[in-house]
Amino acid sequence: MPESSRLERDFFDRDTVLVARELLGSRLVRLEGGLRLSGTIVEAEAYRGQEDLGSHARVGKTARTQVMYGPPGHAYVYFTYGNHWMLNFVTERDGFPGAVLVRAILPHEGVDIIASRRGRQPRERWTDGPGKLCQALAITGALNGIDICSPDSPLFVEWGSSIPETSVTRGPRVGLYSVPEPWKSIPWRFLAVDGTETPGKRRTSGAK
DNA sequence: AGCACGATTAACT
DNA sequence: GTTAATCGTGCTC
Repeated sequence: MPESSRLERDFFDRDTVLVARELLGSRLVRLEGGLRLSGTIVEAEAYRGQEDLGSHARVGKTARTQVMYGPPGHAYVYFTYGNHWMLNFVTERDGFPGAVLVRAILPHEGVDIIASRRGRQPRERWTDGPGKLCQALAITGALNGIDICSPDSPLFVEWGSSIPETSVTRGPRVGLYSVPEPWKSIPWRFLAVDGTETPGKRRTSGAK
């Protein structure tokens, strides 16, 4: 067994919704200039199959979506709204388009560097959104398609504490305004609620 | 070539 | 709660 408990390809080579749920509590690690930046994943969403009209894969295999169709355990990083990078992990067998969007982490290692990039905001808002965490960890399109199960990957996931069902909230995915049902409301968003916080934090469209 | 829109964020009323 | 910013992608002409 390796010293660190990195998630292997088998972890990602499963049903996308299950992977999204089980990623909660694991640790996202970004190696940057020999430094470790990391945080615990506390929010994730599943995008599964071409029939999922909320997924980029609804348009089929294109230059943009081809990574989703590739083998599991790779990073799918895309640019949106003219400003923001989004980090996903590719899931399921080669040829089937699946990915989990990492929506929020709790900062753990490299807090000073994260602060230098996000410090204009209060700490609790450093990495509580998919674009924010990419800015904090310097995740850009340069990492699109990389194999996060490769030993020399600058981005990977380590196993963390498992989150009990009683601490997990499920709900509709965020930001799918003009997506038809049932995809708009299907509960493929998973959120780990911190027991020290009051459950029920809200966002525009979700059950946060 | 042009258009509408987006798996968002930060700032503002 | 509302809205501007900002540009890649996919689609239509």
